[in-house]
Amino acid sequence: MATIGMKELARELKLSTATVSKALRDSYDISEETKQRVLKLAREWNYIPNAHASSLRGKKSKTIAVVIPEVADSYFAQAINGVETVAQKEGFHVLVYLTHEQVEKENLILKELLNGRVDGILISVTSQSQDVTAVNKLKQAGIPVVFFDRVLEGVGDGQIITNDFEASYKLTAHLIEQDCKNIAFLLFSESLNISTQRMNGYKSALHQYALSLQDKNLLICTNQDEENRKAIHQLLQAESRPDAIIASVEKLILPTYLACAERNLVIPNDIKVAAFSNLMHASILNPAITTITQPAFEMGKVAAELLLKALKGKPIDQDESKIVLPSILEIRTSSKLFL
Amino acid sequence: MATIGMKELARELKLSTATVSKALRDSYDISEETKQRVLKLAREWNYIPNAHASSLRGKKSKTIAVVIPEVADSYFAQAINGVETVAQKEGFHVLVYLTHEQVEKENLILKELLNGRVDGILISVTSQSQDVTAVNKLKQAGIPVVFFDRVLEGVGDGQIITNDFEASYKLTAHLIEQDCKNIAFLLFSESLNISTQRMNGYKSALHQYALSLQDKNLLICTNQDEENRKAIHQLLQAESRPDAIIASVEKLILPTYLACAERNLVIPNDIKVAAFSNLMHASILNPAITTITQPAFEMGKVAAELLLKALKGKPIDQDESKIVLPSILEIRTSSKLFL
DNA sequence: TTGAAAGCGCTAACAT
DNA sequence: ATGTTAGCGCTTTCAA
Repeated sequence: MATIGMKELARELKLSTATVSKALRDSYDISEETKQRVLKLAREWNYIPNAHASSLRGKKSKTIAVVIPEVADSYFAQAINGVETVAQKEGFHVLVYLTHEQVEKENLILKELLNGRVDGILISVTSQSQDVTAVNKLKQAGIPVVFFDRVLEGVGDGQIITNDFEASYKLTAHLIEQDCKNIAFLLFSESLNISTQRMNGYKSALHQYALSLQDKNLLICTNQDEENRKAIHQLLQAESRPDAIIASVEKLILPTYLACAERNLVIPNDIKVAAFSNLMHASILNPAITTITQPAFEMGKVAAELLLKALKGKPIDQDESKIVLPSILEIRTSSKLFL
Repeated sequence: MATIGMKELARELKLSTATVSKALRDSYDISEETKQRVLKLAREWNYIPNAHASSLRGKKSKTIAVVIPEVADSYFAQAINGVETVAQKEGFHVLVYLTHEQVEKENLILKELLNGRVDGILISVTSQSQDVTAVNKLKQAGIPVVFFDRVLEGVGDGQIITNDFEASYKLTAHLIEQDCKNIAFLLFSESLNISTQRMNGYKSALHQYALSLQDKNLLICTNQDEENRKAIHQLLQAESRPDAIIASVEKLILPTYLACAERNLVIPNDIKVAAFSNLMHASILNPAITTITQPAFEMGKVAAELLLKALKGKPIDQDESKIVLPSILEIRTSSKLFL
């Protein structure tokens, strides 16, 4: 089954492939009549240009990569949706790479992407990423990189983030106003930008309300749900157990709720809980959980738009290269004064 | 900034590009010494082969496409994870395309994929898909297609599904045994394979237990959450309102819970609820929801493995081309006799 | 307005 | 064991 190529079209129409090529790309110096003839046959024969040939020739692949830790998280699922929506509209293809939260994998992936497979990259780094050289090499190779949510500072062509510090401050303040005096903060990694921003917002609120920061209330979690549950369980047994928990990542909601249940602590009566999360089912959890919700879809969309703008060679202004979208504090039962 | 290509390596080593190419692919007829020299320099210079050139030349892109309705659903998020894991291990790249539940988009995407951009395709069709011609064209073009979860019958090179009929039967029987006599069934589309399978399991159980099937208890939902909530609300007002609801898709859990709350119906006392869902947070919903859980990650993994096998030219046996993985019925509070 | 020819970077058949 | 050459399918000068 012979695939239809320009050669076949050209032969049938008694034209050269050059003319066919130009006609298809609507070049100025082809007669209207010829254009029509070419277009007609191409449609009839269902001609589809070979992607690799054009990419090789034109040094453009019409493809972008999205590099993320996982998809099994509402945030990234929604963000991909945003990215894909924009990409599809603009005729771009989307390659998805998962780092599974491992820096080494991330580096391998970024290295391979130097080969021209993609025109640009959207990335949300692993919780361990700090090394900036891979991104710089991409820049040198002329491949723009836009960060979203989990960013690396000082590199790349742009970053789309949320007001993590502020949101975290607001959330912490809210809990304090519900009479919490001993708030625990669960985080993923100390090196991750969003983690520290969120932690700083928390610390800042404590300080503002003249509450002391206790080291034991900062719990650094891992990628293992089971371990986390145990660690939280542990945290809840301490003499002066916390009267509130902030989970700075969606992943930590489940172990938190489970640990509370194990300890027979009723949320929010015995302990209040809140989380950074895009969980669609936040309102029907037991109890409905107070969240900081990020505009995930929008972030994906904006990130893709910025990247595509860069790919079109348009200059990225200073004030465009760092876009901060607001998260929303949604207060629900889990942080209410009483059930 | 000149990219390093084989030409550069060859020049430096005073070899031909052919030799370099062979050395890099570890060909038999290159001396060990030369191989080492080439590999060494390639590493030093960070040589990365141009993906499009090899693809064009070799008619192989080392890329597969995953075509799905959405990612914002636990099932697909987990399935992608499975696919990506296998692909990464085998050095394949993964293009993700979202159909947004629109057949036209699906067809456009499949049509474009005829152009050699990918070697093979994994797909879960939209709720409206029935036309089989696009898939057949791909087959003609030598591009294998493997379906997962939402399949089209009679085409493609394989399908990975779950025992939907059986699972649904079991779930319905379970509800009947909890004394439910008036069970509503919410579905997405009547044409979708999984929908009908699940509906048939439900019908079959009713029949088995000598319960009559009532038309008003079959509610066909749309893609609009708001509309669905209203429709369910409506359903719950009927004279003889159902004493149980089966949501045959995860998406319908939220509107169901919300509608019950609006009607002041306590689950499971006033009405029982169960759903097909991979929700990680099923156990902490209010109340914890009884689910049929599909092995989503595994399905993605197996689907990718089957596709890659086909890509390696290995024959797909008859009994391999249709793989049925078992779903799990997880009984939780939402379907308990009493709270 | 159209066509001839070169070449994107790599690979494989066929010399040498 | 290494090199020469042709060509994957398309685009783009440049010439006709």
